[in-house]
Amino acid sequence: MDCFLDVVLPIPLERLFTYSITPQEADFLQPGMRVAVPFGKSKIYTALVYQIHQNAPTAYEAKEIYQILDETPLVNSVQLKHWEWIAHYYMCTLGEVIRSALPSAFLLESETLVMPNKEVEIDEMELKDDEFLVYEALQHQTALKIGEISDIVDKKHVLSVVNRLVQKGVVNQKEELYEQYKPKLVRYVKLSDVYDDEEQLEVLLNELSRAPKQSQVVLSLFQIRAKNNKPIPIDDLEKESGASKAVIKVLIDKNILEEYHIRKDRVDYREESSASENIGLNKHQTKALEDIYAGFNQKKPVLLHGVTSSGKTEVYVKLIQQCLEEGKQALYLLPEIALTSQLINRLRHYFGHKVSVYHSKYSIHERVEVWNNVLTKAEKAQIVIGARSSLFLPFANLGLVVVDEEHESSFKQFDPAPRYHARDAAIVLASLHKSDVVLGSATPSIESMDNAKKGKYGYASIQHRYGNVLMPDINLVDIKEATRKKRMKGHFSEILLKAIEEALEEGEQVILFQNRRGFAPVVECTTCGHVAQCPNCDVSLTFHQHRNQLRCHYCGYHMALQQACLACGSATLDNKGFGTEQIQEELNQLFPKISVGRMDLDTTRGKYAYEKIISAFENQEMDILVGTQMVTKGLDFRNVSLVGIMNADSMLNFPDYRAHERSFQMLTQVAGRAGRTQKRGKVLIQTYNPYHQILQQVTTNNYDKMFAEQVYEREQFKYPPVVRIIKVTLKDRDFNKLNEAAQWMADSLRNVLGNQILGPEYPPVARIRRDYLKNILIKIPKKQSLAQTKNSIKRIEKSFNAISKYKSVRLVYNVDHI
DNA sequence: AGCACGCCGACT
DNA sequence: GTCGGCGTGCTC
Repeated sequence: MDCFLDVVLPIPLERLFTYSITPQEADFLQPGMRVAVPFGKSKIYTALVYQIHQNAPTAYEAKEIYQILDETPLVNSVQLKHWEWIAHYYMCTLGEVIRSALPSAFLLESETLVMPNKEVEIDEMELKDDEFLVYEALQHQTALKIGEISDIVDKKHVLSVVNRLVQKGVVNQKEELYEQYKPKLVRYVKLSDVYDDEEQLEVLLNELSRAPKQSQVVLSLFQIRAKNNKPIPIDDLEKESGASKAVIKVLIDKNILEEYHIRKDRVDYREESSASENIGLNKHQTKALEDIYAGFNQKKPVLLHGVTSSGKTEVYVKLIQQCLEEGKQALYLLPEIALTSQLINRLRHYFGHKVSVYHSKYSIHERVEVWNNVLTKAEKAQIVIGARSSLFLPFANLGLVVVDEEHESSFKQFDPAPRYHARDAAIVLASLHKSDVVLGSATPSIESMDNAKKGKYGYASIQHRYGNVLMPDINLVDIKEATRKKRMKGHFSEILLKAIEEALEEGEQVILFQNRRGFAPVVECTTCGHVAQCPNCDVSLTFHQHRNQLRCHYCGYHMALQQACLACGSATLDNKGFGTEQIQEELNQLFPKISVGRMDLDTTRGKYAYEKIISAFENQEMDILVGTQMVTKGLDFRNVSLVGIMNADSMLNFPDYRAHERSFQMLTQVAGRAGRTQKRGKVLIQTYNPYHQILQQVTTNNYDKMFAEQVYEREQFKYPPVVRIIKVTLKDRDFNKLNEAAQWMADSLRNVLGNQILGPEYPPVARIRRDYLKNILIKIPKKQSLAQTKNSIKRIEKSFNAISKYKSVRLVYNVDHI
């Protein structure tokens, strides 16, 4: 009987692809396994098995698969269901979901190798320059990758050269599939079995008596072995004996020592947990816990609204303990920036090695290991703490999902597809697993609070800080007045400077918050006003001091800082705007003796850069920390008594319906960093507009008022949570074509959906990577069927694609756009 | 998405 | 005259 296999490829194509397989393969294969399949002219891709059947395709001849890559499924059926929901809800393909769900190490792609053809006599005179370069390189190497050839001939497109070489019979081509994941091996040593025999051992020791260093190594080995009879890593032996690597190598070469390898987990943590320890909750926390369970009993997600440092983490720990006791897995989701070692260590304190961490700063190898541990339900993956992508792990029996800092907009993936919201996708995942969900925040999103108020979510709150620490004392500083009276020192008001001085005198630390958005430092010519622009995008280049470069935040284009203006040649360039770098600089001048640290995207690039800054600040190696958003998240510094916000207005004036909600959240969160011990913390917010209602609500810590006002505004202007929003972005290299296409699209949408369509309009940055952009906003009332609306949109897309002149225009959907 | 095929400008 | 630019269509 003929058997066939439908697979999903990790590419943005809606369809499944059908391959032919043998009955034996059909018997072996299961949905969720990976297969390598030929696709297109030459490539081999990794695909995911979707279903096995006997219906031969009629329109084409199915190809055979190339290889089966798994012995057991890598992806379970709940995951597949969840991923299909994501693809459907967020209007992308299942392939795109798979691409971002699976660690890239699982998605092998073939690479073309070019090898010399030894059997043919080559007349070197027949070859052109670039052909000769490749030919020559191949005399010394067995094979070259396409990328390497590209380097050799210094060209991007290398195909024609390779094709000519193939034609002349100089080279052959081959497709090679690479396994990217290699287990990490640790080198161990033991004494050769020969010396189990006492006599032989004595002979050996005698022999070695003339080689004191070698003899010392052997003795050290005995010492270590006597202490505990475990395998001995070479590194340990080296340290213990004080001998060099060379000495040990000699012993191995002489077969006295034997080297062997053990596979080691990269993600490893050994320390006894204190999970049995009964953590005490105060009465507020206990009440919250009861309310959470009440919500769980009604099968609802529960919103936990607890002010900053109210001890939400302990409540989560209680919930996780309960979940583990039922033998289920727990997932703790955090926004990327809040995933600090501070929090991880706290969880490990309670749960020890049962905690795994999963996020993008981890290497592909580490991700594979966490994936496999979750898949095999290993003990060390009982609890996963991670960023949004940990939703995709192969949980088999998930009992609890915690979404901490629920309000964070970075839970929504922006680019590439799938543009999913991790909080919402987590709720769906939990319902598939019939598990509990708790959403936690000190400043819940308007959406979640709205759901709680409407009874869709359960609700629990903690309005007191842990240990009866007082809420910080928040004051506004009017810098409009100060600027007018010329009483500002750079970006600092006298009040803020005085407060900094006082804090430093007391030996306390200070955090200064500078929102980067809208305040990128640009270099302007003071003679002609020219500002360097990105050649690919519609933005000014921003100045980066540490590399002395001008950079584009959108496409990464960069150039060295020019000495003279590119437009008029004048050498009077001035650094405008103010970012964290400039604040740091000013502080260095105002307080020469004080150590000032900086935390922003630039200073936290490396894997541990973030941790380094945090621990340096924790250990009080720095007195002042200047930072962006990052300083607001999940950090707990005991010695910080003052938090300064350099300028609150850039946030408030951001042209977006969420600007006010965001400002409230951000300011409340930063303020929460102040005074986490008995002394009451102080917060100073510099602003040009101290009477702004949001600032008033921040200073009085009045979330309810903020919520009520925002809901009212959104009802007036029809924004979420009153409606759902789908943003359609059109992109094209051709400005006129884009405008025409966008207008066509908007008109068609209006025809079907009436006046819920806004636009087309240019986004704030109207050109990115040489593409012009235009947005159309679709507002869908809550009572209207989302699925039907999406169908209408899809139908319009079909007609759109049928218009040949719009072929090159790309469409991007962003459902629940934030 | 990649990639091949096919048609027009600027240069070895 | 070729090289290589990117518009168009296809992938089981």
